[in-house]
Amino acid sequence: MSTDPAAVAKKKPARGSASTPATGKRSERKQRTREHLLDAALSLMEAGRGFSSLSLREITREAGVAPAAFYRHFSDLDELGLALVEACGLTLRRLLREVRRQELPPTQMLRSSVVTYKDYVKDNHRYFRFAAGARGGGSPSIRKAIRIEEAHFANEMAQDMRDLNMLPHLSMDMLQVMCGLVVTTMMNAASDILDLPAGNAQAEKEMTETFVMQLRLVFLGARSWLSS
Amino acid sequence: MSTDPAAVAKKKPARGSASTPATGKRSERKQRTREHLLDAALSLMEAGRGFSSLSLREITREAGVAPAAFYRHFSDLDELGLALVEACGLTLRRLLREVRRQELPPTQMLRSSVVTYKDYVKDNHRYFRFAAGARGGGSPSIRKAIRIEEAHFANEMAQDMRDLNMLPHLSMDMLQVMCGLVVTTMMNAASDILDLPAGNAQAEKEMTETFVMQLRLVFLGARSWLSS
DNA sequence: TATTTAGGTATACAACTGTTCACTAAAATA
DNA sequence: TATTTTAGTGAACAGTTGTATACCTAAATA
Repeated sequence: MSTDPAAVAKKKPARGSASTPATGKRSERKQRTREHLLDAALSLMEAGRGFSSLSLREITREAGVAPAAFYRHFSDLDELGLALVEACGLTLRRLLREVRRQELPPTQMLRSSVVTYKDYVKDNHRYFRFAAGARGGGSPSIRKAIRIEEAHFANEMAQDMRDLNMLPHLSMDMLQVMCGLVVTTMMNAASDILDLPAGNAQAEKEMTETFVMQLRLVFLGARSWLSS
Repeated sequence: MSTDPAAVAKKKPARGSASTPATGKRSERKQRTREHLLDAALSLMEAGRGFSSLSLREITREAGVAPAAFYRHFSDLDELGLALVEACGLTLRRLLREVRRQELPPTQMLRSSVVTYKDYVKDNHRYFRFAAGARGGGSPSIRKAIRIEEAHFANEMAQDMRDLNMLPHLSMDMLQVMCGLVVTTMMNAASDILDLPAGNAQAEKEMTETFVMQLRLVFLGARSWLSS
Protein backbone atom coordinates (compact mmCIF):
# COMPACT_ATOMS: atom_id res chain seq x y z
CA MET A 1 0.00 0.00 0.00
CA SER A 2 2.32 2.72 1.24
CA THR A 3 6.07 2.55 1.67
CA ASP A 4 5.96 5.42 4.13
CA PRO A 5 6.47 4.10 7.67
CA ALA A 6 4.75 7.16 9.07
CA ALA A 7 1.56 5.94 7.45
CA VAL A 8 1.41 2.95 9.77
CA ALA A 9 -1.51 3.25 12.12
CA LYS A 10 -0.65 3.47 15.77
CA LYS A 11 -3.15 3.07 18.55
CA LYS A 12 -1.28 4.70 21.37
CA PRO A 13 0.76 7.66 20.11
CA ALA A 14 3.39 6.76 22.73
CA ARG A 15 3.77 8.83 25.88
CA GLY A 16 7.12 10.38 25.00
CA SER A 17 5.01 12.13 22.39
CA ALA A 18 6.45 13.57 19.20
CA SER A 19 8.99 11.93 16.98
CA THR A 20 8.53 8.28 17.92
CA PRO A 21 10.95 7.14 15.23
CA ALA A 22 8.84 4.20 13.96
CA THR A 23 6.88 1.59 15.80
CA GLY A 24 9.11 -1.12 14.44
CA LYS A 25 8.69 -4.74 13.54
CA ARG A 26 5.41 -5.83 15.08
CA SER A 27 2.93 -3.74 13.09
CA GLU A 28 5.07 -4.23 10.03
CA ARG A 29 4.59 -7.96 10.18
CA LYS A 30 0.91 -7.56 10.88
CA GLN A 31 0.45 -5.31 7.88
CA ARG A 32 2.37 -7.81 5.81
CA THR A 33 0.20 -10.82 6.55
CA ARG A 34 -2.86 -8.66 6.16
CA GLU A 35 -1.74 -7.96 2.65
CA HIS A 36 -1.04 -11.63 2.18
CA LEU A 37 -4.67 -12.31 2.99
CA LEU A 38 -5.91 -9.71 0.54
CA ASP A 39 -3.52 -11.01 -2.09
CA ALA A 40 -4.64 -14.57 -1.50
CA ALA A 41 -8.25 -13.62 -2.07
CA LEU A 42 -7.38 -11.84 -5.30
CA SER A 43 -5.32 -14.80 -6.48
CA LEU A 44 -8.15 -17.22 -5.87
CA MET A 45 -10.42 -15.08 -7.97
CA GLU A 46 -8.03 -14.99 -10.90
CA ALA A 47 -9.50 -18.19 -12.31
CA GLY A 48 -12.80 -16.34 -12.68
CA ARG A 49 -14.47 -17.28 -9.42
CA GLY A 50 -16.55 -14.69 -7.65
CA PHE A 51 -15.63 -13.35 -4.25
CA SER A 52 -18.73 -14.74 -2.62
CA SER A 53 -17.69 -18.28 -3.45
CA LEU A 54 -14.42 -18.03 -1.52
CA SER A 55 -14.10 -19.59 1.90
CA LEU A 56 -12.15 -18.33 4.87
CA ARG A 57 -10.07 -21.48 5.05
CA GLU A 58 -9.22 -21.37 1.38
CA ILE A 59 -7.93 -17.86 1.77
CA THR A 60 -5.81 -18.57 4.82
CA ARG A 61 -4.47 -21.67 3.12
CA GLU A 62 -3.49 -19.67 0.06
CA ALA A 63 -1.95 -17.02 2.28
CA GLY A 64 0.08 -19.62 4.15
CA VAL A 65 -1.47 -18.87 7.50
CA ALA A 66 -3.56 -20.72 10.08
CA PRO A 67 -7.33 -20.26 9.78
CA ALA A 68 -7.62 -18.68 13.20
CA ALA A 69 -5.10 -16.02 12.25
CA PHE A 70 -7.70 -14.54 9.95
CA TYR A 71 -9.60 -13.11 12.88
CA ARG A 72 -6.63 -11.01 13.96
CA HIS A 73 -7.25 -8.92 10.85
CA PHE A 74 -10.89 -9.20 9.88
CA SER A 75 -13.93 -10.32 11.83
CA ASP A 76 -15.61 -11.50 8.70
CA LEU A 77 -15.17 -12.35 5.05
CA ASP A 78 -17.33 -9.35 4.38
CA GLU A 79 -14.84 -7.11 6.13
CA LEU A 80 -12.05 -8.41 3.96
CA GLY A 81 -14.23 -7.70 0.96
CA LEU A 82 -14.66 -4.11 2.03
CA ALA A 83 -10.90 -3.77 2.36
CA LEU A 84 -10.60 -5.00 -1.21
CA VAL A 85 -13.13 -2.42 -2.35
CA GLU A 86 -11.02 0.28 -0.78
CA ALA A 87 -7.91 -1.01 -2.53
CA CYS A 88 -9.85 -0.93 -5.81
CA GLY A 89 -10.77 2.67 -5.15
CA LEU A 90 -7.10 3.56 -4.85
CA THR A 91 -6.40 1.73 -8.10
CA LEU A 92 -9.12 3.66 -9.88
CA ARG A 93 -7.87 6.99 -8.65
CA ARG A 94 -4.39 6.11 -9.85
CA LEU A 95 -5.91 5.46 -13.29
CA LEU A 96 -7.47 8.88 -13.32
CA ARG A 97 -4.13 10.48 -12.51
CA GLU A 98 -2.50 8.51 -15.29
CA VAL A 99 -5.01 9.65 -17.90
CA ARG A 100 -4.89 13.23 -16.64
CA ARG A 101 -1.11 13.37 -16.96
CA GLN A 102 -1.42 12.36 -20.61
CA GLU A 103 -2.35 15.85 -21.88
CA LEU A 104 -4.94 15.78 -24.62
CA PRO A 105 -4.45 15.87 -28.37
CA PRO A 106 -8.17 16.37 -28.67
CA THR A 107 -8.62 14.55 -31.95
CA GLN A 108 -7.42 11.14 -30.85
CA MET A 109 -7.84 11.73 -27.16
CA LEU A 110 -10.79 9.45 -26.73
CA ARG A 111 -9.24 6.52 -28.53
CA SER A 112 -5.94 6.85 -26.72
CA SER A 113 -7.76 7.03 -23.40
CA VAL A 114 -9.47 3.78 -24.23
CA VAL A 115 -6.16 2.14 -25.09
CA THR A 116 -4.66 3.42 -21.85
CA TYR A 117 -7.64 2.06 -20.00
CA LYS A 118 -7.45 -1.32 -21.68
CA ASP A 119 -3.80 -1.73 -20.74
CA TYR A 120 -4.52 -0.51 -17.25
CA VAL A 121 -7.24 -3.07 -16.76
CA LYS A 122 -4.91 -5.80 -17.91
CA ASP A 123 -2.12 -4.63 -15.61
CA ASN A 124 -4.46 -4.49 -12.65
CA HIS A 125 -6.64 -7.35 -13.71
CA ARG A 126 -6.95 -8.77 -10.21
CA TYR A 127 -8.61 -5.67 -8.85
CA PHE A 128 -10.91 -5.27 -11.81
CA ARG A 129 -11.86 -8.92 -11.68
CA PHE A 130 -12.95 -8.48 -8.12
CA ALA A 131 -14.77 -5.23 -8.74
CA ALA A 132 -16.61 -6.46 -11.81
CA GLY A 133 -17.65 -9.58 -9.96
CA ALA A 134 -18.72 -8.11 -6.66
CA ARG A 135 -20.50 -5.15 -8.23
CA GLY A 136 -23.67 -7.10 -8.75
CA GLY A 137 -23.00 -10.33 -6.93
CA GLY A 138 -21.39 -9.66 -3.59
CA SER A 139 -23.08 -9.16 -0.27
CA PRO A 140 -25.29 -6.08 -0.01
CA SER A 141 -22.75 -4.16 2.05
CA ILE A 142 -19.99 -4.82 -0.47
CA ARG A 143 -22.26 -3.85 -3.34
CA LYS A 144 -23.05 -0.60 -1.61
CA ALA A 145 -19.39 0.14 -0.98
CA ILE A 146 -18.55 -0.45 -4.62
CA ARG A 147 -21.33 1.81 -5.75
CA ILE A 148 -20.07 4.57 -3.49
CA GLU A 149 -16.58 4.13 -4.86
CA GLU A 150 -17.89 4.35 -8.41
CA ALA A 151 -19.79 7.53 -7.64
CA HIS A 152 -16.65 8.99 -6.11
CA PHE A 153 -14.76 8.18 -9.24
CA ALA A 154 -17.43 9.64 -11.50
CA ASN A 155 -17.47 12.84 -9.49
CA GLU A 156 -13.71 13.23 -9.65
CA MET A 157 -13.89 12.69 -13.36
CA ALA A 158 -16.57 15.35 -13.72
CA GLN A 159 -14.53 17.80 -11.66
CA ASP A 160 -11.52 17.10 -13.86
CA MET A 161 -13.48 17.84 -16.98
CA ARG A 162 -14.75 21.03 -15.45
CA ASP A 163 -11.21 22.11 -14.64
CA LEU A 164 -10.06 21.33 -18.15
CA ASN A 165 -13.00 23.32 -19.47
CA MET A 166 -14.41 20.43 -21.42
CA LEU A 167 -18.10 20.61 -22.31
CA PRO A 168 -18.43 23.97 -20.57
CA HIS A 169 -22.06 24.34 -21.59
CA LEU A 170 -23.13 21.47 -19.32
CA SER A 171 -24.21 22.08 -15.76
CA MET A 172 -22.18 20.30 -13.13
CA ASP A 173 -25.12 18.00 -12.42
CA MET A 174 -25.38 17.02 -16.04
CA LEU A 175 -21.63 16.46 -16.20
CA GLN A 176 -21.93 14.05 -13.29
CA VAL A 177 -24.77 12.18 -14.92
CA MET A 178 -22.71 11.81 -18.04
CA CYS A 179 -19.62 10.67 -16.14
CA GLY A 180 -21.77 8.15 -14.31
CA LEU A 181 -22.71 6.68 -17.65
CA VAL A 182 -19.08 6.63 -18.73
CA VAL A 183 -18.01 4.85 -15.56
CA THR A 184 -20.74 2.26 -15.95
CA THR A 185 -19.64 1.65 -19.51
CA MET A 186 -16.02 1.41 -18.46
CA MET A 187 -16.77 -1.12 -15.76
CA ASN A 188 -18.73 -3.23 -18.14
CA ALA A 189 -15.94 -3.03 -20.67
CA ALA A 190 -13.49 -4.12 -18.00
CA SER A 191 -15.49 -7.28 -17.55
CA ASP A 192 -15.35 -7.89 -21.30
CA ILE A 193 -11.64 -7.18 -21.47
CA LEU A 194 -10.89 -9.68 -18.73
CA ASP A 195 -12.81 -12.42 -20.46
CA LEU A 196 -11.07 -11.91 -23.78
CA PRO A 197 -9.70 -15.15 -25.23
CA ALA A 198 -5.96 -14.98 -24.68
CA GLY A 199 -4.25 -14.71 -28.06
CA ASN A 200 -7.05 -13.28 -30.13
CA ALA A 201 -5.82 -9.91 -31.33
CA GLN A 202 -8.71 -9.63 -33.74
CA ALA A 203 -11.37 -9.88 -31.06
CA GLU A 204 -9.45 -7.45 -28.92
CA LYS A 205 -9.32 -4.86 -31.67
CA GLU A 206 -13.03 -5.30 -32.33
CA MET A 207 -13.88 -4.85 -28.70
CA THR A 208 -11.75 -1.76 -28.43
CA GLU A 209 -13.40 -0.31 -31.49
CA THR A 210 -16.87 -0.93 -30.09
CA PHE A 211 -15.88 0.64 -26.82
CA VAL A 212 -14.51 3.72 -28.57
CA MET A 213 -17.66 4.13 -30.61
CA GLN A 214 -19.86 3.87 -27.55
CA LEU A 215 -17.92 6.54 -25.71
CA ARG A 216 -17.95 8.68 -28.81
CA LEU A 217 -21.73 8.40 -28.84
CA VAL A 218 -21.90 9.63 -25.28
CA PHE A 219 -19.57 12.57 -25.88
CA LEU A 220 -21.36 13.47 -29.05
CA GLY A 221 -24.63 13.46 -27.18
CA ALA A 222 -23.12 15.64 -24.50
CA ARG A 223 -21.85 18.12 -27.06
CA SER A 224 -25.30 18.60 -28.56
CA TRP A 225 -27.07 18.65 -25.21
CA LEU A 226 -29.12 21.77 -24.63
CA SER A 227 -29.66 23.63 -21.36
CA SER A 228 -30.07 21.93 -17.96
CA MET B 1 -42.13 -22.65 -19.44
CA SER B 2 -44.50 -23.86 -22.09
CA THR B 3 -48.06 -25.02 -21.60
CA ASP B 4 -47.96 -26.85 -24.89
CA PRO B 5 -47.69 -30.60 -24.25
CA ALA B 6 -46.27 -31.11 -27.70
CA ALA B 7 -43.21 -29.17 -26.64
CA VAL B 8 -42.21 -31.86 -24.14
CA ALA B 9 -39.05 -33.61 -25.26
CA LYS B 10 -39.33 -37.30 -25.86
CA LYS B 11 -36.42 -39.62 -26.35
CA LYS B 12 -38.11 -42.40 -28.22
CA PRO B 13 -40.70 -40.99 -30.59
CA ALA B 14 -42.80 -44.10 -29.90
CA ARG B 15 -43.06 -46.80 -32.49
CA GLY B 16 -46.74 -46.25 -33.29
CA SER B 17 -45.32 -43.07 -34.80
CA ALA B 18 -47.44 -39.98 -35.40
CA SER B 19 -50.05 -38.51 -33.07
CA THR B 20 -48.95 -39.86 -29.67
CA PRO B 21 -51.70 -37.94 -27.93
CA ALA B 22 -49.65 -36.63 -24.98
CA THR B 23 -47.05 -38.30 -22.85
CA GLY B 24 -49.17 -37.75 -19.79
CA LYS B 25 -48.48 -37.33 -16.11
CA ARG B 26 -44.90 -38.46 -15.66
CA SER B 27 -43.11 -35.70 -17.56
CA GLU B 28 -45.57 -33.21 -16.20
CA ARG B 29 -44.49 -33.97 -12.67
CA LYS B 30 -40.86 -33.91 -13.68
CA GLN B 31 -41.23 -30.53 -15.27
CA ARG B 32 -42.98 -29.31 -12.18
CA THR B 33 -40.23 -30.20 -9.72
CA ARG B 34 -37.69 -28.89 -12.16
CA GLU B 35 -39.40 -25.57 -11.93
CA HIS B 36 -39.52 -25.92 -8.17
CA LEU B 37 -35.76 -26.18 -8.20
CA LEU B 38 -35.34 -23.11 -10.38
CA ASP B 39 -37.83 -21.24 -8.22
CA ALA B 40 -36.05 -22.26 -5.07
CA ALA B 41 -32.77 -20.90 -6.37
CA LEU B 42 -34.40 -17.61 -7.29
CA SER B 43 -36.05 -17.38 -3.87
CA LEU B 44 -32.79 -17.92 -2.06
CA MET B 45 -31.24 -15.08 -4.03
CA GLU B 46 -34.01 -12.66 -3.16
CA ALA B 47 -32.22 -11.62 0.02
CA GLY B 48 -29.40 -10.33 -2.15
CA ARG B 49 -27.13 -13.36 -2.15
CA GLY B 50 -25.31 -14.23 -5.36
CA PHE B 51 -25.97 -17.44 -7.24
CA SER B 52 -22.45 -18.71 -6.69
CA SER B 53 -22.97 -18.76 -2.96
CA LEU B 54 -25.91 -21.16 -3.11
CA SER B 55 -25.45 -24.82 -2.29
CA LEU B 56 -27.13 -27.79 -3.87
CA ARG B 57 -28.59 -28.94 -0.55
CA GLU B 58 -29.95 -25.51 0.23
CA ILE B 59 -31.77 -25.45 -3.07
CA THR B 60 -33.27 -28.92 -2.73
CA ARG B 61 -34.28 -28.11 0.84
CA GLU B 62 -36.03 -24.94 -0.32
CA ALA B 63 -37.69 -26.87 -3.13
CA GLY B 64 -38.92 -29.54 -0.71
CA VAL B 65 -37.07 -32.36 -2.38
CA ALA B 66 -34.33 -34.81 -1.45
CA PRO B 67 -30.79 -33.75 -2.37
CA ALA B 68 -30.29 -36.71 -4.67
CA ALA B 69 -33.34 -35.74 -6.69
CA PHE B 70 -31.40 -32.78 -7.98
CA TYR B 71 -29.39 -35.02 -10.28
CA ARG B 72 -32.49 -36.18 -12.11
CA HIS B 73 -32.69 -32.67 -13.56
CA PHE B 74 -29.23 -31.15 -13.58
CA SER B 75 -25.80 -32.70 -13.36
CA ASP B 76 -24.41 -29.61 -11.81
CA LEU B 77 -25.22 -26.32 -10.13
CA ASP B 78 -23.73 -24.74 -13.20
CA GLU B 79 -26.31 -26.43 -15.38
CA LEU B 80 -29.11 -25.08 -13.24
CA GLY B 81 -27.55 -21.66 -13.59
CA LEU B 82 -27.61 -21.97 -17.36
CA ALA B 83 -31.28 -22.89 -17.21
CA LEU B 84 -31.88 -19.72 -15.23
CA VAL B 85 -30.05 -17.69 -17.85
CA GLU B 86 -32.35 -19.10 -20.49
CA ALA B 87 -35.39 -18.19 -18.43
CA CYS B 88 -34.02 -14.67 -18.11
CA GLY B 89 -33.65 -14.49 -21.85
CA LEU B 90 -37.33 -15.29 -22.25
CA THR B 91 -38.18 -12.61 -19.71
CA LEU B 92 -36.16 -10.04 -21.59
CA ARG B 93 -37.77 -10.85 -24.88
CA ARG B 94 -41.18 -10.48 -23.26
CA LEU B 95 -40.10 -7.02 -22.17
CA LEU B 96 -39.20 -6.09 -25.71
CA ARG B 97 -42.61 -7.18 -26.93
CA GLU B 98 -44.26 -5.12 -24.23
CA VAL B 99 -42.39 -1.96 -25.15
CA ARG B 100 -42.96 -2.56 -28.86
CA ARG B 101 -46.69 -2.90 -28.38
CA GLN B 102 -46.77 0.50 -26.69
CA GLU B 103 -46.66 2.50 -29.96
CA LEU B 104 -44.52 5.59 -29.74
CA PRO B 105 -45.57 9.16 -28.99
CA PRO B 106 -42.06 10.15 -29.95
CA THR B 107 -41.76 13.10 -27.60
CA GLN B 108 -42.18 11.24 -24.34
CA MET B 109 -41.36 7.82 -25.71
CA LEU B 110 -38.02 7.54 -24.02
CA ARG B 111 -39.28 8.50 -20.59
CA SER B 112 -42.28 6.23 -20.79
CA SER B 113 -40.06 3.36 -21.91
CA VAL B 114 -37.95 3.91 -18.84
CA VAL B 115 -40.98 3.84 -16.59
CA THR B 116 -42.19 0.67 -18.26
CA TYR B 117 -38.79 -0.83 -17.76
CA LYS B 118 -38.63 0.17 -14.12
CA ASP B 119 -41.95 -1.47 -13.37
CA TYR B 120 -40.98 -4.50 -15.37
CA VAL B 121 -37.78 -4.93 -13.40
CA LYS B 122 -39.74 -4.73 -10.18
CA ASP B 123 -42.31 -7.25 -11.35
CA ASN B 124 -39.64 -9.68 -12.45
CA HIS B 125 -37.14 -8.76 -9.77
CA ARG B 126 -36.09 -12.35 -9.17
CA TYR B 127 -34.81 -12.82 -12.69
CA PHE B 128 -33.09 -9.47 -12.80
CA ARG B 129 -31.50 -10.07 -9.43
CA PHE B 130 -30.01 -13.24 -10.75
CA ALA B 131 -28.89 -11.75 -14.05
CA ALA B 132 -27.33 -8.67 -12.50
CA GLY B 133 -25.48 -10.81 -10.01
CA ALA B 134 -24.23 -13.57 -12.25
CA ARG B 135 -23.25 -11.21 -15.08
CA GLY B 136 -19.90 -10.50 -13.52
CA GLY B 137 -19.72 -12.93 -10.66
CA GLY B 138 -20.90 -16.33 -11.78
CA SER B 139 -18.86 -19.15 -13.22
CA PRO B 140 -17.22 -18.45 -16.58
CA SER B 141 -19.74 -20.54 -18.49
CA ILE B 142 -22.67 -18.72 -16.92
CA ARG B 143 -21.06 -15.37 -17.59
CA LYS B 144 -20.61 -16.32 -21.21
CA ALA B 145 -24.21 -17.44 -21.52
CA ILE B 146 -25.45 -14.18 -20.08
CA ARG B 147 -23.32 -12.19 -22.44
CA ILE B 148 -24.70 -14.11 -25.39
CA GLU B 149 -28.22 -13.49 -24.17
CA GLU B 150 -27.51 -9.78 -23.85
CA ALA B 151 -26.12 -9.64 -27.35
CA HIS B 152 -29.21 -11.44 -28.64
CA PHE B 153 -31.37 -8.88 -26.94
CA ALA B 154 -29.36 -5.96 -28.27
CA ASN B 155 -29.61 -7.32 -31.79
CA GLU B 156 -33.35 -7.77 -31.58
CA MET B 157 -33.63 -4.25 -30.34
CA ALA B 158 -31.54 -2.97 -33.21
CA GLN B 159 -33.67 -4.87 -35.70
CA ASP B 160 -36.79 -3.41 -34.14
CA MET B 161 -35.48 0.09 -34.52
CA ARG B 162 -34.58 -0.61 -38.09
CA ASP B 163 -38.09 -1.84 -38.79
CA LEU B 164 -39.58 1.23 -37.15
CA ASN B 165 -37.27 3.38 -39.26
CA MET B 166 -35.67 5.02 -36.25
CA LEU B 167 -32.23 6.56 -36.81
CA PRO B 168 -32.26 5.52 -40.46
CA HIS B 169 -28.93 7.21 -41.16
CA LEU B 170 -27.06 4.70 -38.98
CA SER B 171 -25.60 1.54 -40.43
CA MET B 172 -26.89 -1.68 -38.96
CA ASP B 173 -23.51 -2.24 -37.31
CA MET B 174 -23.63 1.13 -35.67
CA LEU B 175 -27.17 0.52 -34.53
CA GLN B 176 -26.04 -2.66 -32.85
CA VAL B 177 -23.18 -0.91 -31.11
CA MET B 178 -25.59 1.67 -29.82
CA CYS B 179 -28.09 -0.90 -28.65
CA GLY B 180 -25.29 -2.72 -26.88
CA LEU B 181 -24.61 0.41 -24.93
CA VAL B 182 -28.28 0.80 -24.12
CA VAL B 183 -28.54 -2.77 -22.89
CA THR B 184 -25.48 -2.37 -20.69
CA THR B 185 -26.96 0.77 -19.22
CA MET B 186 -30.29 -0.95 -18.67
CA MET B 187 -28.70 -3.87 -16.88
CA ASN B 188 -26.78 -1.57 -14.64
CA ALA B 189 -29.90 0.41 -13.93
CA ALA B 190 -31.69 -2.81 -13.04
CA SER B 191 -29.13 -3.45 -10.35
CA ASP B 192 -29.70 0.04 -8.98
CA ILE B 193 -33.47 -0.33 -9.10
CA LEU B 194 -33.35 -3.56 -7.14
CA ASP B 195 -31.24 -2.03 -4.39
CA LEU B 196 -33.52 0.96 -3.98
CA PRO B 197 -34.50 1.55 -0.35
CA ALA B 198 -38.09 0.38 -0.08
CA GLY B 199 -40.30 3.39 0.61
CA ASN B 200 -38.15 6.16 -0.78
CA ALA B 201 -40.12 7.71 -3.63
CA GLN B 202 -37.69 10.62 -3.81
CA ALA B 203 -34.66 8.43 -4.50
CA GLU B 204 -36.66 6.46 -7.03
CA LYS B 205 -37.64 9.56 -8.93
CA GLU B 206 -34.05 10.79 -8.93
CA MET B 207 -32.75 7.50 -10.24
CA THR B 208 -35.35 7.40 -12.96
CA GLU B 209 -34.43 10.91 -14.00
CA THR B 210 -30.75 10.07 -14.19
CA PHE B 211 -31.52 6.99 -16.22
CA VAL B 212 -33.65 8.99 -18.64
CA MET B 213 -30.95 11.60 -19.10
CA GLN B 214 -28.32 8.98 -19.77
CA LEU B 215 -30.39 7.33 -22.45
CA ARG B 216 -31.21 10.70 -23.91
CA LEU B 217 -27.49 11.36 -24.17
CA VAL B 218 -27.02 8.17 -26.12
CA PHE B 219 -29.89 8.84 -28.50
CA LEU B 220 -28.77 12.40 -28.99
CA GLY B 221 -25.31 11.17 -29.83
CA ALA B 222 -26.79 8.69 -32.28
CA ARG B 223 -28.84 11.38 -33.97
CA SER B 224 -25.79 13.52 -34.66
CA TRP B 225 -23.58 10.60 -35.63
CA LEU B 226 -22.07 10.95 -39.08
CA SER B 227 -21.39 8.17 -41.59
CA SER B 228 -20.17 4.68 -40.71
C1' DT C 1 15.64 -6.99 33.07
C1' DA C 2 10.93 -8.52 34.19
C1' DT C 3 6.27 -8.21 32.59
C1' DT C 4 2.72 -7.57 29.44
C1' DT C 5 0.80 -7.60 24.83
C1' DA C 6 -0.58 -9.61 20.69
C1' DG C 7 0.24 -12.11 16.07
C1' DG C 8 0.24 -16.69 14.99
C1' DT C 9 -0.30 -21.96 15.68
C1' DA C 10 -2.46 -26.44 16.68
C1' DT C 11 -6.41 -28.93 17.93
C1' DA C 12 -11.00 -29.88 18.33
C1' DC C 13 -15.94 -29.51 17.28
C1' DA C 14 -20.46 -29.59 15.31
C1' DA C 15 -22.52 -28.35 11.11
C1' DC C 16 -22.78 -28.63 6.50
C1' DT C 17 -21.21 -29.84 1.94
C1' DG C 18 -21.49 -32.85 -2.90
C1' DT C 19 -22.10 -37.44 -4.32
C1' DT C 20 -23.14 -42.55 -4.17
C1' DC C 21 -26.08 -46.32 -3.58
C1' DA C 22 -29.88 -49.43 -2.95
C1' DC C 23 -34.51 -48.83 -2.75
C1' DT C 24 -39.74 -47.70 -3.61
C1' DA C 25 -43.77 -46.91 -6.12
C1' DA C 26 -46.18 -45.18 -9.73
C1' DA C 27 -46.49 -44.43 -14.53
C1' DA C 28 -45.39 -46.13 -19.23
C1' DT C 29 -44.85 -49.74 -22.09
C1' DA C 30 -45.28 -54.34 -24.06
C1' DT D 1 -51.97 -58.04 -17.19
C1' DA D 2 -46.97 -58.46 -16.68
C1' DT D 3 -42.77 -55.88 -17.33
C1' DT D 4 -39.85 -52.14 -17.60
C1' DT D 5 -38.71 -47.21 -16.67
C1' DT D 6 -37.87 -43.60 -13.83
C1' DA D 7 -38.72 -39.53 -10.56
C1' DG D 8 -37.99 -39.30 -5.99
C1' DT D 9 -36.32 -41.23 -1.15
C1' DG D 10 -33.21 -42.06 2.84
C1' DA D 11 -29.11 -43.36 4.70
C1' DA D 12 -24.32 -43.22 4.43
C1' DC D 13 -19.61 -41.45 2.84
C1' DA D 14 -15.51 -38.57 3.17
C1' DG D 15 -14.37 -33.65 3.01
C1' DT D 16 -14.81 -29.07 4.10
C1' DT D 17 -16.57 -25.35 6.44
C1' DG D 18 -16.62 -21.38 10.41
C1' DT D 19 -15.41 -20.76 15.00
C1' DA D 20 -13.64 -21.46 19.96
C1' DT D 21 -10.00 -22.77 22.87
C1' DA D 22 -5.50 -23.14 24.95
C1' DC D 23 -1.05 -22.35 23.91
C1' DC D 24 3.54 -20.47 22.19
C1' DT D 25 6.87 -16.87 21.40
C1' DA D 26 8.81 -12.62 20.00
C1' DA D 27 8.18 -7.82 20.31
C1' DA D 28 6.77 -3.81 23.17
C1' DT D 29 6.48 -1.82 27.40
C1' DA D 30 7.48 -0.71 32.17
